[in-house]
Amino acid sequence: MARFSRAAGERSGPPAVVPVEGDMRWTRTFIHTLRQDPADAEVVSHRLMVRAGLISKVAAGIYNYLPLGLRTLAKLERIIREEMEHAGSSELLMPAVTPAELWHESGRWSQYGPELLRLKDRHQRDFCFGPTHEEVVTDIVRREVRSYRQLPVNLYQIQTKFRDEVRPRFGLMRGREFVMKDAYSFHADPADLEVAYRAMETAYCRIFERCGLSYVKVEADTGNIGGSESHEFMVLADTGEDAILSCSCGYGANAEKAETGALPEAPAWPRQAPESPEAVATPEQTSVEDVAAFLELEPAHFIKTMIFETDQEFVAVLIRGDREINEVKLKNALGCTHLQLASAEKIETVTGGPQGFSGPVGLHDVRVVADPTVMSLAVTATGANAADAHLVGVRPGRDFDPAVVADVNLAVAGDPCPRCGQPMIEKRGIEVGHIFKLGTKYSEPMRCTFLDSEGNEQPCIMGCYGLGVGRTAAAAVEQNHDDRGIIWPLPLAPFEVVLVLLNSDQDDVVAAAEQIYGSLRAAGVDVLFDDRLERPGVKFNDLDLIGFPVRLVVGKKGLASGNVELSLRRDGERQMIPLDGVVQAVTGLLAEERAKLPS
RNA sequence: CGGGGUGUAGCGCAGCCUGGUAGCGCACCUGCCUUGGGCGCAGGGGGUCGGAGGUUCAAAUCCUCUCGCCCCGACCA
Repeated sequence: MARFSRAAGERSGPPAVVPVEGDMRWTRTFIHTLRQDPADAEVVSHRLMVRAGLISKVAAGIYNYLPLGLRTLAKLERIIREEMEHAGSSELLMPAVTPAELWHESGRWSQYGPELLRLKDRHQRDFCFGPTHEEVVTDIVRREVRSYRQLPVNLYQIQTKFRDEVRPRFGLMRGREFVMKDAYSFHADPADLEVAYRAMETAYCRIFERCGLSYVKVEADTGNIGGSESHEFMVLADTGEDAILSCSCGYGANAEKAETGALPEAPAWPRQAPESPEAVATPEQTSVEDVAAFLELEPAHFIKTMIFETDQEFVAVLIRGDREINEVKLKNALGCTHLQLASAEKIETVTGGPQGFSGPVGLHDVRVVADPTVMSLAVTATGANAADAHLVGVRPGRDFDPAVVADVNLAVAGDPCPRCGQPMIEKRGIEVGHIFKLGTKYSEPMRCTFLDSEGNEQPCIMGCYGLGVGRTAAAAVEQNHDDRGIIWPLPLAPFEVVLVLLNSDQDDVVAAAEQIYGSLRAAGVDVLFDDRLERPGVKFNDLDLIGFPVRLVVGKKGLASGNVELSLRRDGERQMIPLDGVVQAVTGLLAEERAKLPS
């Protein structure tokens, strides 16, 4: 059965080439496992995917998808395509190499840093290898759409992207070249975008559920776009690069974005605080903890003052002494694209005092940003902008007046949930999907407009929806493995069933295995026939490493009593099946396993 | 971008400090043997030691440059 062959008319481009069912025996395909761990693999998924012969490295962050690995990708892509089509998106394929002009139009040619791989053609014209395709898709739509009657438009592609990451690592989890599903929608009004956004949200949930992955959907940072809504889909794994804060009430957010409920107030001052700011000597006490201990106060009594440098200015950022600053929130509050801590020299220039003794009182020529936790302090202590001195008795609002009051507080595990106030917990996750309400960020500068029912020209309101294909496969491994190897969830396994021939020198055993292989294929079972002339130990170890969900062993011992052995990779429990019941047992087991997941 | 490390057979590594004709394990080839968890024995093939330059009678080894790869840091006043 042509489970993987493409339906007539179904379009797709590389790397979506779907393997066509041929003779699926090990010796006729290309499967090569490694006995030893690759030297450069740090994380489980990278190590196992290389060892199992799913991928191999070509250059830093650039991989071959070998036949087994490609089968997994193809299965995942098939699920993605089904759900995207179901959600009303149409597949197309845009070029990987795109002209600089489009990127100039959106302004991203200059905004994007070295992550954008730039190329020149023989005429010295600028191009780049697309890291994402907002510009290109907006160009497509603006050429055709004139009227609100032509909206909405919803397009997706599955394509190879390139981002020249500073530090590619973790195999497919953070490669430079990677396969991604990206979708874009265009709408006449926000309500219509909302409909598409929710449809995508549902589609993503279904995709990860159908893959058998344990994931969470969390609120995410919207970056410099502002105001819009954004959600990330995280596959839960201890090795995940992102921290997620979540609450039993259902609230969940990327730590970059997470808010908190009301934080516990700072303890009362242990003694009478001075009426007006009073300088006290704090020789060589630079950290809040040290100064607090030195002055016999709590860190929460302090204002921590950090000097940042943005692409346009210096800012002094105030946070309560027991808290940390969330730089992503700060970036959003400032509306800047670059942000970094100022150097010690620059701090001196800006505040007049050395690093470690900064405070908001008497600062001029810099904007002061204060977190609400600072403004709610009645009386505080902070740096005096002079060496070895702090001020006590500082009253926010009286002794200094911040230009901006904004939430720049970094939420941590144990903080109260913004919705219900219960303490939040922290988990780690791998970001596998990210959906966005873009608004008019691209449609406006690129003049992707339509005429509304009153004849007014308006920019399209856009959404974009990304899903890392390779990363999802890696996340599946990260989440499903043991010390022997991968334990593929059934929907993503390169083959659902592996049929193992032992004693390949004995004609009757070979004949029995061949006969079973034939009837399994006739029954449409997704089976690989391990017909190698290897010792059993070698075979079993390879199969455990690759992680085929269902294993069927044909050997002379079982055959002597007319049986073959059936087991699941997950638990390894073996059951003997009479020869004439093999197909039924396998198809029954597969049906049982499939029933556990949505389809 | 900074700091560190590394590059020797397909893979994993030793040799380098103290220059003197390149080694181990796995894999591979041949034969015998063996076949339900990475067998055994015997024989064999395979490397311009990342590249360029230099020092030297002699360089994998010392020096300089270069390229690739890996790790750490992007750290809180």
